[in-house]
Amino acid sequence: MPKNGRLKGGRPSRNFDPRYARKTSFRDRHAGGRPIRDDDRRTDAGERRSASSDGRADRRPGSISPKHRGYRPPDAGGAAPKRRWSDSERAGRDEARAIRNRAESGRREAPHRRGDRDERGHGRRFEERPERRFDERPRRDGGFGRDGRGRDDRSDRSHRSRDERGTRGGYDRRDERPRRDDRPRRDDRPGFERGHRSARPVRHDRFDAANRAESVRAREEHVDIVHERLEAEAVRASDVADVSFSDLGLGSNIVEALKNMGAETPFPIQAATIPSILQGRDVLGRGRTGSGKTIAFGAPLVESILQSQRGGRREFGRRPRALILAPTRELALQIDRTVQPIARSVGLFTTQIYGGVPQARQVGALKKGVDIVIGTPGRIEDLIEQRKLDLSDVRIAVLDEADHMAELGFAEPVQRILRRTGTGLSGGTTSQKLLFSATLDREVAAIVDEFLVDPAVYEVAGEDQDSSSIEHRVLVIEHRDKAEVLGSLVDREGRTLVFTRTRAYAEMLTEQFEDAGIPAVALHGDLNQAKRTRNLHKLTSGKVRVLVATDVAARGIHVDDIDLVVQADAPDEYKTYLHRAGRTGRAGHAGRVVTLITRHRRRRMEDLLARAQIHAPFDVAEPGDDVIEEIAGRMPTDAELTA
DNA sequence: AAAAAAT
Repeated sequence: MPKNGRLKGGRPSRNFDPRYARKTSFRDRHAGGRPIRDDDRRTDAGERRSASSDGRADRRPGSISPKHRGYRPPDAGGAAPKRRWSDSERAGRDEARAIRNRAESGRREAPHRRGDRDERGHGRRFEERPERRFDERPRRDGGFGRDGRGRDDRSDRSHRSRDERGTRGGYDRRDERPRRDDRPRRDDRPGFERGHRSARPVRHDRFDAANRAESVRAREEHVDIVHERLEAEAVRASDVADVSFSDLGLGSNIVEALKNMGAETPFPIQAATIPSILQGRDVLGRGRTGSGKTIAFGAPLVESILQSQRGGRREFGRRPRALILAPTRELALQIDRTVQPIARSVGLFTTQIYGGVPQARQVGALKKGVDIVIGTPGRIEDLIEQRKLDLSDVRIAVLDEADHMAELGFAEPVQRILRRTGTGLSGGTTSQKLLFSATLDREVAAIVDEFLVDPAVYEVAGEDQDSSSIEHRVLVIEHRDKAEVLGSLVDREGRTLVFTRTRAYAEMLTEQFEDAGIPAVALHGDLNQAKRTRNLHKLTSGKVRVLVATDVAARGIHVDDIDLVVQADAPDEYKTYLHRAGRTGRAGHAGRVVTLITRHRRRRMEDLLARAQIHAPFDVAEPGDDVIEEIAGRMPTDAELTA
């Protein structure tokens, strides 16, 4: 049954393939797979329980859905439904918080009760993840690598389970690995692996087939993969030292607009991509975080759209001719802030199309006619479906953070959207595609193979991590010290961005900091869009100096002068590390990244850093240690003293 | 686990 009545009764929808209905259902996305319950609605609607507590953190494991063991109906025990907190409850809350914080962070890391596992004697640790099976992966030979290497690219140095690493000593090159097919399959392997699996939440037997397949894939998403590198033409900064934006082919209005934005001369990635984009080529661009990628595609996109309409009039209700897709609403907004002034300088209009806000304004803008649409996939598909957005005239489509947009869950909507672009262009041509990311690699292969024609691939020479202005540190702490260490890390003058793995923990840490007298705000997908915007603005405007965010803020978001990034939870993927770290050290400023881990995660962290090609000292620390003072900037580091 | 559309 379609989740959306509109689909059932309404117009035909090629856009919504029923096979994906489950994955894209409202329920799955907004209630973690559970049916909506009364208390969900309350927290969604209200946010009334104080700014810092909007209730999501109170969910307990076990109350997943009626199908699951341990499910507690909302009115279990005849208790009255949740209501507003009384004063006495609120008073008790503060006291309870400290305790709960600690307990909760303990639960988080071992949500399935480590004791269970130990009793079974499997000795498997929760840090180990099942690995991808070869035969489950799409095989993609050939592709677009210039050297024509057609090997299976997706497993290069993938994170492997401990038993294998133990025997081989660290990850190694793909070439040294035995063929996967020669080894026993996961299900046939002895107890180790199976023990691990059975120690996972007990629900397997109750899942229907679709759910099970999805959970397998979801776990595989946790595997950190180094994809094969894209062969790219490297541009040297020295090669483009005295090239100007007009030399690259941009018109004077646009050059002027760029100048007003502070972009006097092109950065290397811009010098590389702009001419090719103006030539109409498909382009892949890789440039370090903060290296000016938005202008690298935004400026030539505007120029190109302008040229394509030369002589023509801008009619009312014209269809958009360019589309820029981003993975988060904040990023879409930010791209618009860069592209809009460029577009306006030549009389073109942009509009943002993203979810979480009323459609009316967006639809109104589309009706009047816009030239460039900037947005996120969900709402764009929604409006296409409603016939309020027509992409058939789009002649340039951009994927920002393209590797992320090519990940599971994003790729399908993105592909459906791209298929809608440029279908109305004359001469049988299709839309030009531009893919950009700081970590662009062959993860985008599926998109490239379907949509790009002989793409030009660019990167900037010498952009390794050693040349970066970011200092990386790892603190090895005891789990019980985590809250305290975090508290003292963020109690500082500069702007600090704290990353957590989950929304609930982001919310909890925000509360913890607030309770400790450190003004802090949260940014994550459980907040409504107004609040997300407001909280981010509180950081950019300087109202607060601490932002606690999930990976919604990991990519693309630019905030000036974040000088410390704290990873309260270590990332699972090296790319995530790079993007999170890239929120600091922007435009050559100094920045510092500190990652908190516990002892047993040390090895895994070393592996991840190696994949990211980052060197970082590990320090064992406990509350009060000088190293924490140094990282927070309250005390000079050795390096700073000798400098 | 997070993100991305609203019923």
